[in-house]
Amino acid sequence: MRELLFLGLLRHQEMHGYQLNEFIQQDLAVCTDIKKPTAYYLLNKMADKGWITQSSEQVGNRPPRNVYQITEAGEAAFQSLLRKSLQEVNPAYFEDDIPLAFLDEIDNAEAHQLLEKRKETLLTELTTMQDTPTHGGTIQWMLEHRQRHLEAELEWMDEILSRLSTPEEK
Amino acid sequence: MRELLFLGLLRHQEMHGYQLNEFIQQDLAVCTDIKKPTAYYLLNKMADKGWITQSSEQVGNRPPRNVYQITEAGEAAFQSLLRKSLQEVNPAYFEDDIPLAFLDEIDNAEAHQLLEKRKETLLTELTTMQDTPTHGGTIQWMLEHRQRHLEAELEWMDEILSRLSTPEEK
DNA sequence: TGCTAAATAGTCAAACTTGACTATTTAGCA
DNA sequence: TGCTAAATAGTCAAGTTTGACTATTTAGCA
Repeated sequence: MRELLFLGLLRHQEMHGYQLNEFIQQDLAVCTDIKKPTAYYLLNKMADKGWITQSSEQVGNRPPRNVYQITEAGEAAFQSLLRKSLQEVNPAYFEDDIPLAFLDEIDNAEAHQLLEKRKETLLTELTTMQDTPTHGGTIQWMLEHRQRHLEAELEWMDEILSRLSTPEEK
Repeated sequence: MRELLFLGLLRHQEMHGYQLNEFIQQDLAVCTDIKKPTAYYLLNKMADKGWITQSSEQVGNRPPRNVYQITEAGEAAFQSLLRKSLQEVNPAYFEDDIPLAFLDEIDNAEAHQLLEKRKETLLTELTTMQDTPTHGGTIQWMLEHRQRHLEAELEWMDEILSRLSTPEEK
């Protein structure tokens, strides 16, 4: 999936490593969280597979940097991966649910307090997102998706909190 | 977070490796996806930290197996991890959004077809979940959360599909 | 001009994860 | 009883990910 992302970006325009990393951290933070060394690792792997080529480029008297460019094989891989991934579902795992399973080990007041904190974080995130200017293009879809998800999470938090207040029948 | 899970389970009752793995794969598949070797790796790490103890147990003439038991240090870690994780938010990443960014590379009819397939998978999952008998206890909360999430995803798919049909204004 | 902070461009060792494999025991049934 | 399939209980090497580190260039300003 990350390979599809790289191919898609390089397809649009060739880039060097740092540039790719910037873009992923700044604009794609909502959908993935690829760290720098992982990105270089993946780029190397794709180069080995022949999907992209690396070439050294020198600008001014800056140290040379690697520029990555998609190949024909890479374009074919892109087309295939795109179709494959569009029809698939990768379930998202909600690790935040794990601690909920042990909620009965904590007294009600404290649990409330802790979860209120969690809720506040979610709320802040949502507000920040709503205040962020519209990003336009396809990235907008990702942001909108994330926003919907955050709204659903907040409702879920409220439901949990109210169940905590009103202990359910046994 | 996975360590919290293990501690919470072992706290309830000591278990051997296989048993833990069974439980995680069968009952906790909705919230995590720890593979067998990862589980053993984590158990070893926790033993090194002194959170749990390993002891060999023989039943009948089966080969001996490792039984894991939580220690006092483990109990302390559990209490601390539980509080920490209850108030935190770990954002879920929606990798499925990545291919959506390249939807304009595919013609509308094919895109529709591919995404319908994705939607169908989601729908099947939701139906299966609704047909599954109530699991009771705290695990029920995870299932309910996942169900809500799936419903939100289906709405999102419908939104995307309708936008594809009615290309937006530029 | 000299100095520091930030941006640029990566690398490396260590930690983590997993597919594939091993090996024994028990259950089912021909 | 003998044979096979499934359950039990892990291990290992190979692949993946990351925190921390290196090293140079440019920008800002005292």
